[in-house]
Amino acid sequence: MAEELSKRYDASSIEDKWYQHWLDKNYFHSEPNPEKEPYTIVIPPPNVTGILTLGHVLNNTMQDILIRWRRMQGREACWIPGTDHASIATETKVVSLLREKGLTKHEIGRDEFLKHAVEWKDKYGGIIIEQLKKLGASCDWERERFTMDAGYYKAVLHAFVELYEAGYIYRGKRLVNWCPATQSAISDEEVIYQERNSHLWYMRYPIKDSDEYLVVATTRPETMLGDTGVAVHPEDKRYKHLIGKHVILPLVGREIPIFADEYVDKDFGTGCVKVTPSHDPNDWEMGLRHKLEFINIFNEDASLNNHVPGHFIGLDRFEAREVIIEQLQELGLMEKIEEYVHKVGYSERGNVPIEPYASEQWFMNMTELVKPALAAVRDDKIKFHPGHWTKTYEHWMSNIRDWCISRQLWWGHRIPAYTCQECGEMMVQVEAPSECRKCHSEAPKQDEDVLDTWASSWLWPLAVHKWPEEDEDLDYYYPTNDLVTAPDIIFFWVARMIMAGYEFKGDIPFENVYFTSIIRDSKGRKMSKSLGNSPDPLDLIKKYGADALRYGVMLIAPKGQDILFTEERLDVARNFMNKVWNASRFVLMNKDFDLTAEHLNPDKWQDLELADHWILHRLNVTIERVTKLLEDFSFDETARALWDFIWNDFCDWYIEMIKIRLYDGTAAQKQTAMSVAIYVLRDVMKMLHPYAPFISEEIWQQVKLPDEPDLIITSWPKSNTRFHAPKEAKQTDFLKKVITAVRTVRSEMNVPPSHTIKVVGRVHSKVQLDILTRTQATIGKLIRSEEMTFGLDIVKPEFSASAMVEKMELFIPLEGIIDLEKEVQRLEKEIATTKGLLKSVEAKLANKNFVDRAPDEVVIKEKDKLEHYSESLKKLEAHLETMKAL
RNA sequence: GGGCGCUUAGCUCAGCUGGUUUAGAGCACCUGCCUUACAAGCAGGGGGUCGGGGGUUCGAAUCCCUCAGCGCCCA
Repeated sequence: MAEELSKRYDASSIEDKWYQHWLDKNYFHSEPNPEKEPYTIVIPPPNVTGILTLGHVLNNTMQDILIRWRRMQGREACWIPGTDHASIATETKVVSLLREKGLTKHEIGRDEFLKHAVEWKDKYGGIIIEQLKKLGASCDWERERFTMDAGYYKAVLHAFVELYEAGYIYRGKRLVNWCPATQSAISDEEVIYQERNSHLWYMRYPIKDSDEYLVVATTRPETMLGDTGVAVHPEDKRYKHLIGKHVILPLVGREIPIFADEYVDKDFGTGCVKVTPSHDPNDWEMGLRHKLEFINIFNEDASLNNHVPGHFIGLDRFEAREVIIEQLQELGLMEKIEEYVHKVGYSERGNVPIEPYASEQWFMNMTELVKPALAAVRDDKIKFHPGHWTKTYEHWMSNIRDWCISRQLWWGHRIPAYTCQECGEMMVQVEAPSECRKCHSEAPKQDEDVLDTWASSWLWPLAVHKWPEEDEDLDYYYPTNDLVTAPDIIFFWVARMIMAGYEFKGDIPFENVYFTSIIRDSKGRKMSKSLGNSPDPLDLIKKYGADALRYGVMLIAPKGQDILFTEERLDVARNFMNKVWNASRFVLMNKDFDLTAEHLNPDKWQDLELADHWILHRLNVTIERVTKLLEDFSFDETARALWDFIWNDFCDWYIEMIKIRLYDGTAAQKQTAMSVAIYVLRDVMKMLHPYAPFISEEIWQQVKLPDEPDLIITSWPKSNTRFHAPKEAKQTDFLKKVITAVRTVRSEMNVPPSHTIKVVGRVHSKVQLDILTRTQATIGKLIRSEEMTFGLDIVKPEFSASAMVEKMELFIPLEGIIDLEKEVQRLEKEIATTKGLLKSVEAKLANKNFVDRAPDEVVIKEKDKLEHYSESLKKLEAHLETMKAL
């Protein structure tokens, strides 16, 4: 069987096999189990028609790591997957498909449109779910949810009704962020401010009954058609005399008042501000304060409506801008035009500048909802990782404004508000009323709008169960434990889920929130389709394997910082998987017995050697460290800890150190070494499993006992006190230093690898002598020496290179091949280094303040160093003398 | 304008509560090896004084202040 393993690890040959096996065994599925403590994660639901991105890879690998790890720890682990309906994104897509067929949504009507949308969703929906499976995600697929499933839909309406009845949801005419492309209102959070090179136009408004004019500066000349006032600061001496007078609005001829308002910034532009109450949030406020006229000049697509002079009607807002500039110039009313850089709000989805637009919308008053949610994070009931996100959260929550939750779209949860066509009575209720409760006329009409998608996904941790119904699952799994999500949706989603959790269930929705890195390209740019800098994770899986992709992304994801991703950065992960594979292959190739519980019982191990004690000690340390790091959400450090142990400790040292026993040892020696190696390898596979589930399961099957379960449900390893061996660990460190020192000499003296050498060592203590004597065979193998002599009173052989390790002097007789010149140089370099070290220690100890004030142990340490370096220096200088004498 | 974060080897990053030697790892680089697990490998090596300045301290990459640069978020 062992011979069947290939030299190179081929991920593609095993990944699908194991995923299917786990599915067949139903390992991912969870049911409430009072015997076990639940551990729950809800997936941040991706857009139902979306495809997997590297961001999803990052995010979902972390969730899978947590889930697999907790499952192995014996928790009832449940990872609930699903997708959201992405109202505006999906609707935009469907509208453009219809356009290709020459149709508009209004032509075909709401019902027909929804059919198309469902068709689209059915066609592309679920692709991302299949992709997650390729990644190895161990979600409970039986619990998959969609935000427009019947039950979920009802939950959303229920929440709406509850908040309406509590007085938090109201309908009103407000200035909202209007997206002319999708022709819908959007929330403040969906407005993206982008810097733009533009101009500041200085326009002259003639003062009534005067030859004078005043000058207003604006970034949006086209809105002047809706101006109903001009404001100045009340303290501005330049304009005080004009307050109460009127100007004649150019091109329109409207007479509008000049008034004073504190809002005006005296130092901006001319200090005079044109006021367009219907098309600017600040002007809206001023309009209310000063009872100005509100004139809406735009249609819903941001073309000019019939509230403007005839020749402007129908022009697009940007066409109108050009025309107005031109006409003002012709009339001599354009004072000047300055270059100006400012930020323009764009609609996230429509990707056009938003238009502040007065319209009738539904809003949610957040004042009360915020309170418990803010306190929960402040009081650490919910912990953010990394912690600095807490400040961002608090700042936003403390300055929160009412949330515009209605969208002029059809794909989504239709607002459950019904207005009687007869008497105007409005009913807000989950089930459609059959008659007006007041006048009993038939079929009140339902509101046309749907809800913001986030007003459905904020219920996610609750509504994935049967909420608002009493539900066993909800009782068991809620509150959930950890949430892993990208930081850019902290406001959209995380904050609102916390509010919903308290409002509807009176409790936190989760205990921990881990905010991931954002993945960028090597130049630091965000991944985007238009830049083409976003690799397809499925291609990466094909090329590197899912394990390498998972592990690699974890390895390069620094806590709290963005990732600069290039494909080459996955090479190291693939190499690591190959290393794991080959280490396992080595062990399996040398295993010449059928594994039994006996072999894995430390009580039965005979004649453990130093290396065995050392690797078991290191295993202990690694188990504790990895467990601790996972508890801290330190995904990258965990990956590194696994790397260090597997590659450095286990492969580079332990395997090399046991080869002598495997190849030349007695049957008993061989069995001990193999038993320890397999023991360690098994725990390694357990620890590796959350990161690299496929390869670890594959190898586990070769090293598990026949009656043991699959790796995915086996127990997480625990450190074992009987393996605690700091003394042996230290001795092994000494041994490793000796070996490295000799290898360095070999290399620097150009001794060919095939050439065996003699080694003579003048030890510094009997302990050293004992260690070296006991491990002589191992050392010999690792440094290619067949003749070693160690003793307290060794005489340095002539023509030998030398090295020092912990006050021990190593001599390597190289008569005939030694390069005396080179050896002298080597020694001089080492002497220089040692002198440097000595000097800094001497300086410290010469400082009276240091000796007096530093803790005793620190001073003692420095004194030890002093002694150590002086002695080394003396010996090195002696060696140098003998070399020079030759 | 406010907030948050970053600046350590050519590159990407560790270095948590200040005290293991003259700061670590991977990649890249140099030298030598196809040594019966692995050339996606093995052994060895060179390379940074921790963005600038100031301070606290016996002692700072590590704490404080300040300046500069970069990035993100909010207005």
